[in-house]
Amino acid sequence: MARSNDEVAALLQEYADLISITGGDAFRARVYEKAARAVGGHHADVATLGLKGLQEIPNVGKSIAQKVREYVDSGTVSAVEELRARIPDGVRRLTAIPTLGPKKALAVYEELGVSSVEELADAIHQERLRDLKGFGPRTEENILHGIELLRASGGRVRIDVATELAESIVAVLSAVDGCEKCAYAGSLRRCRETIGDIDILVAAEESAPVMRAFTALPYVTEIIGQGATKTSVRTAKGLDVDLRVVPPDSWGAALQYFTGSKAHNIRTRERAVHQGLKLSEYGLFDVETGEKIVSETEEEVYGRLGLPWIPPPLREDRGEIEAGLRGELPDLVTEADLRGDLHTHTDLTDGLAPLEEMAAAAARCGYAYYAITDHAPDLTMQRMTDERMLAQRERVRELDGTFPTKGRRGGLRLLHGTELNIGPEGGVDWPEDFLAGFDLCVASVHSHFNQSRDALTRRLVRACENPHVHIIGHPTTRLIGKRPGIDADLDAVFAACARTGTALEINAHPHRLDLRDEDILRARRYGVKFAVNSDAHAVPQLDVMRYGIGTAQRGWLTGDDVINTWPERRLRSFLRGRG
DNA sequence: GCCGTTTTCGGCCCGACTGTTTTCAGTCG
Repeated sequence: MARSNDEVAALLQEYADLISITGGDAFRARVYEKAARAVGGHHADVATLGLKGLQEIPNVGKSIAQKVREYVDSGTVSAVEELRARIPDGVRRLTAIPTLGPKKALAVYEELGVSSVEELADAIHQERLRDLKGFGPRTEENILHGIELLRASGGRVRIDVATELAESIVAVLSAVDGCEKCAYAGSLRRCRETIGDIDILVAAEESAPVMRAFTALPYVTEIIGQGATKTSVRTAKGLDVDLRVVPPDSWGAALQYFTGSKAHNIRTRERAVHQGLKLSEYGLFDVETGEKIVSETEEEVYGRLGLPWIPPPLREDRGEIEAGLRGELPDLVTEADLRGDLHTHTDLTDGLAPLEEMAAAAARCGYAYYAITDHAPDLTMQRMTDERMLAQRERVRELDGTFPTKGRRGGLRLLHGTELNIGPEGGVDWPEDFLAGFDLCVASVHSHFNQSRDALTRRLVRACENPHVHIIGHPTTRLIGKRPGIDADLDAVFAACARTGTALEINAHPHRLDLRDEDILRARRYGVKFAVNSDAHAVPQLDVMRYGIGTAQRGWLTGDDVINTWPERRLRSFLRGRG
């Protein structure tokens, strides 16, 4: 079962879609969209809130609060049911097809009775769309193409795939004559866990040379659209890339605009309007005189709106505007703050590299300390034994302090740890006396994902209560795009972590990014500490930390919240406090 | 339907591009 907030958010979003499709008031639809987002991101469970509490959620007024109560009490909302009766769900799903929005979806349904993606493809092949007003041959082509894309990809790719592509494009375009600045913006700059398309921004007096270099990139398979300031292409990686070229003196406003999010931009533009200003990608203008006020840097744009510069990972309209106005934006944790990695493997279990190579690579990262946490015996395929673990410990002690590192004068400090397996009942691999010998224990769920919500919750809470467990590894065990997170009551787990002083991992591997940003935001309210870890099984995987840090930033975390930014003395004291 | 430094009504972000259109609606971000 999902959180009630997620269910209600989905319902409100569906209602907004249905309003749009039925030609209802667009502003009304927008309010439901905004309310859906606000409910989804709200820290308290809406099922426990009364009308008054619900109305404290932004963009939730009396009417929406009543609908939420109606849903919580009865499981349905009559207003939503009425629209559902008029518009089959398949029609709503048509709007997931790129280039096909609510208006066209309604047209094909009303005129042709089309109510699914399959029927729409058939109708096009039977040339039944030809007679519809506003539908021409190009429209048919675009819809068919959109259906293919929808079927092929589901839309989004992992952040590491997008980052690699974006960085290579930025490198090429930066070298073009006349390109003064080039950067990626969009959800990638905001460090979202998956990326729908890449936005590249260039500052140049003349756009043509940059556009030519862009469309000539070897992995461009198709040009979707091309204009003077904007070109969109499809790439061999299944990812669309938009390039926007703006005059150099518009750089700041353009970067702000193309970084988004859409919700954040709406808020900043509203602020501009209230001050008699107009904000667009070309700058911040005085409405009366049309005079441009600022646009060269993001700092100027935010500053003129009465705001401090807001770090991109915060730009989701999750309270960053209000916090900025109060001067209370968090001093976000950065990759440079990291002093160590607390969850890594070697070839003693399922890693690829020996201890010596992993530690040497960690020293090159400039870390002050580094924990080796190979799997424990309950993951039987890893063939761990007490003897092998103790032999590894001996070697770790020998190597301790022998790798020179920027992060510490005396050389890299090695911690000997393990990644325990949290069993179906919440127990772990070894008894207390053996666990006491480790410097650090991460405990993670690796199996029995489909237990009941109660059982999964008890299991994680019991792991937190084990005095030798310091960190819960990849707490939901989700794999992005492959496996949903386990259905535990995370709020109960967060409370247990706060109570027992157990840290939650932010697993930085781009397949996992677990905890995810929204869970971090909730956990943070309980006063929980976090560890951003690579879970590296090979040397190159030590570099995934950037994605974990991006996720931590999206969760508004500071260095103080993240135990592996702490000096070694403070970290060891935290670890001992548990033992 | 929500909201308020324009405060209980009248607004609600802004612009680019496409395709089907002879001046604009739809979609997207």
